[in-house]
Amino acid sequence: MSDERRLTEQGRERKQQLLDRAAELFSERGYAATRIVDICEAAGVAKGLFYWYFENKEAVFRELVVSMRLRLRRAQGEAIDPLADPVTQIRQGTEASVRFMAEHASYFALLEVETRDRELARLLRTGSEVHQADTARLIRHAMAAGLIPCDEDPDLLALAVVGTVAHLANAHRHGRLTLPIDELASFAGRWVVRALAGHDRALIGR
Amino acid sequence: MSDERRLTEQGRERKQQLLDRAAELFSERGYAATRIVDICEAAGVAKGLFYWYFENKEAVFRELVVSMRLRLRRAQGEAIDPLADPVTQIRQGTEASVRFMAEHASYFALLEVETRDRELARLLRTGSEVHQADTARLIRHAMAAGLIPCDEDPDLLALAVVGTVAHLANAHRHGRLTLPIDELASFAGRWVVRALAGHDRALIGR
Amino acid sequence: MSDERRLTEQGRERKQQLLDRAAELFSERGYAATRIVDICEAAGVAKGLFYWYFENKEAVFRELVVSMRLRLRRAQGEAIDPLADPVTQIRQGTEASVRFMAEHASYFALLEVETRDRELARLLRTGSEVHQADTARLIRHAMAAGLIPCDEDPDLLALAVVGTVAHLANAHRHGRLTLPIDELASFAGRWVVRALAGHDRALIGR
Amino acid sequence: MSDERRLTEQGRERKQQLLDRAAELFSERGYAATRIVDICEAAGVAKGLFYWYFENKEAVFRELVVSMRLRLRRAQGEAIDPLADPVTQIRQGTEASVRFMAEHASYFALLEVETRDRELARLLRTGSEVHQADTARLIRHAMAAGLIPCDEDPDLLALAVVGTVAHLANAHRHGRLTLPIDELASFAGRWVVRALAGHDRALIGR
DNA sequence: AATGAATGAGGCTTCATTCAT
DNA sequence: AATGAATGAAGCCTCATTCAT
Repeated sequence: MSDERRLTEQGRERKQQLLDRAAELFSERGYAATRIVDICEAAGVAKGLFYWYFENKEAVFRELVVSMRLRLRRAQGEAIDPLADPVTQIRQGTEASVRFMAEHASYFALLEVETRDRELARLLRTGSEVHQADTARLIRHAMAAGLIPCDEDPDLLALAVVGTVAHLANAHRHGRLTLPIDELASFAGRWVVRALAGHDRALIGR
Repeated sequence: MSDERRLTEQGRERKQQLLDRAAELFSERGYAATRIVDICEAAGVAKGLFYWYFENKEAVFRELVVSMRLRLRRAQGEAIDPLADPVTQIRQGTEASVRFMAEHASYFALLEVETRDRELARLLRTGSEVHQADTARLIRHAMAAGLIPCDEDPDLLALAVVGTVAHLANAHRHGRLTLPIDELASFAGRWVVRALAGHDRALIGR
Repeated sequence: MSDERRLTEQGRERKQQLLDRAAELFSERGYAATRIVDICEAAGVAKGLFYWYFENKEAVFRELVVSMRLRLRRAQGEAIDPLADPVTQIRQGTEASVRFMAEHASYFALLEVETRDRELARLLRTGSEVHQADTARLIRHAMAAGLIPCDEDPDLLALAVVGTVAHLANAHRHGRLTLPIDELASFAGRWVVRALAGHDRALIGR
Repeated sequence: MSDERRLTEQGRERKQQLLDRAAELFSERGYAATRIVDICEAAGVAKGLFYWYFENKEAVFRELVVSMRLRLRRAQGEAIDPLADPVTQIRQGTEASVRFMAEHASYFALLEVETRDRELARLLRTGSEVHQADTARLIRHAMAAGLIPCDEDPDLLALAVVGTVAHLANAHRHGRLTLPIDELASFAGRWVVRALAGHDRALIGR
């Protein structure tokens, strides 16, 4: 299909259906093990229709990755209180990330997908890089404000933060954790802040 | 091929070549996107030979997973000083893990690979569960010894530890990090201990 | 669509647009390699509209072949002076054919198109057979009038005439020739007349 | 398949079988209407084997075109007496071409095949250009030797020669001609020589 | 008349696996 | 041990055609 295909209201809905089903199936079975027919059957349409909305299998994937990236960032932005101190903001961002990623597990599972395609790989990486850069910025603020020690590299710290978040959400998705999502999010926040600040009780909140 | 196949010296070498190439390719492209031909071409042998050494595609994968698991555990064991306190042991185990995983990156990437096969998935999960259980045990010792606060769930803490390790090693593998491996390992140790103990400087001496 | 469809003025124009685009595309890429969408896109209409004007893909093709045949014959008829001698008439017909075929190149390329359909193949053949029969008749007249030697089969001669014409026009269409069309037509006339009228034995050595 | 696949004796035979069947089917039904399965079934092998020997459908076609071009040129070369005068050589070349093209009709039908691919189109054109250039050279010799008049463009004459040959062979292939092949070839020789050597003005009408 | 949506048969191609030598 | 050849199931994608609006 051409990029500029004009879609009617119905068309947009149908496309979204396909995207949703694809996200689910990709995350359940993996990219390679999900067939176009599976997606179409799940959406209740004929095989050929897929190609009315997407150029090919990889294109759906690409579209999912992009939209997911945007939504995560928005969720983080909404969770962060602009008036709070940077450490609190990090905690809020961390909690929001864990919550969002666990809730939209089917989307985020896609990130782990394998790919031979360089372009796609780049796209995937970009996502976490943005996340990491956002975090690094907050960490620098916190250092400048004297809230956390300055003896570690902010980028390295940010990498560890992002890593923890991703891993916890992932474990939750795979059912390795029975914990309610809110408790997991709050645990992640505490963990990250402790690791950043050196000692939570003394420095942060009560 | 039968499991009992007695291999000559040359045979064992050839098999190892195939295993090594398979590990590289699987981790670069993923399981599904790696073809038997790719592995054989990389090893410089004809496609038919693959089945002289392995029963099928999945068998190589299984063999890789198992051997990798063993080696990681051995590396951790060797790094841990049996006479040290539990927190120090966690730090040592963490450092060893990061170092080992980064060094054998192509092997460990396999853990992230998707699979539809339940049996295979179980195998993969078992690996990190063992790692996590080892860590949780140490954490419980540390709590019992009063070295770290008892107000978090040891299993949850262990999960976070494992997650950080995996993510950092992974980032190193993808070249997102220019840090020397030793510094990365040592950073991981500090991060984990701070997060566990609340404040590294105060509690855990040097 | 029904054959009886009464078209408005605009309707006839739209249909002609589709026919023209189809002719161009068929001749450029061949029948099989031309998709309905291509034709519609070239005409700037939606795919569905095609079937308002034509029963199916083959129907356009048929319509093109038939109309082209008629027009060629008319062009030849108009170019031939009914009072001239047969050889001159052949020359005139040849010139007119080359000119017409080169000018309507996109139509005539269709004749070379492959097809599996027997009915369609028959239609295509009929066209050149009529052309050939017309020529053969003139050749017989010329023989009867003693203008050209009688030692060759008139049908075979006609076949060669038609072949030359088609090939030259074709070469012109493919841009293999920079010659102005009028010069090409006149060359074709001379060539054909020489070949028909010449005495090979007399002229060329042994 | 890679270009450098090393084939055993058996392999080369099998490949030739596939090429032969492909040539037959392409010429009978056209390129587009011939399926890979058809070729394989005709050769009595499984569908997948096709791709052991050829990269894809178009690759067979390409290989056929190239081999056919070589063989035609060789046939012409063998038919031409190097000691004869140029006009006789042209006649010999013409006869050989008609005979060869009619005999290997299934190969030459491929030349008329449609294609969307520019590279392929170029390949096809090159074939007739070589043929035409060979002929043009002989014509120039004949002019230099005073055997044929110099008042026409040698390239244009060569084009007409090639066109006649192709058209006659083609008509024979399509069964529009019942003439024995030898008579057809000899007719083509006479026709061409007459057209080249004749003086139209002198012989016909005004 | 015109459009965008939908269908589904069918072709091309891939690739794990097996076979013969 | 090792190779090239062979198989066939299965997936991706195309496209003529039809439908609903």
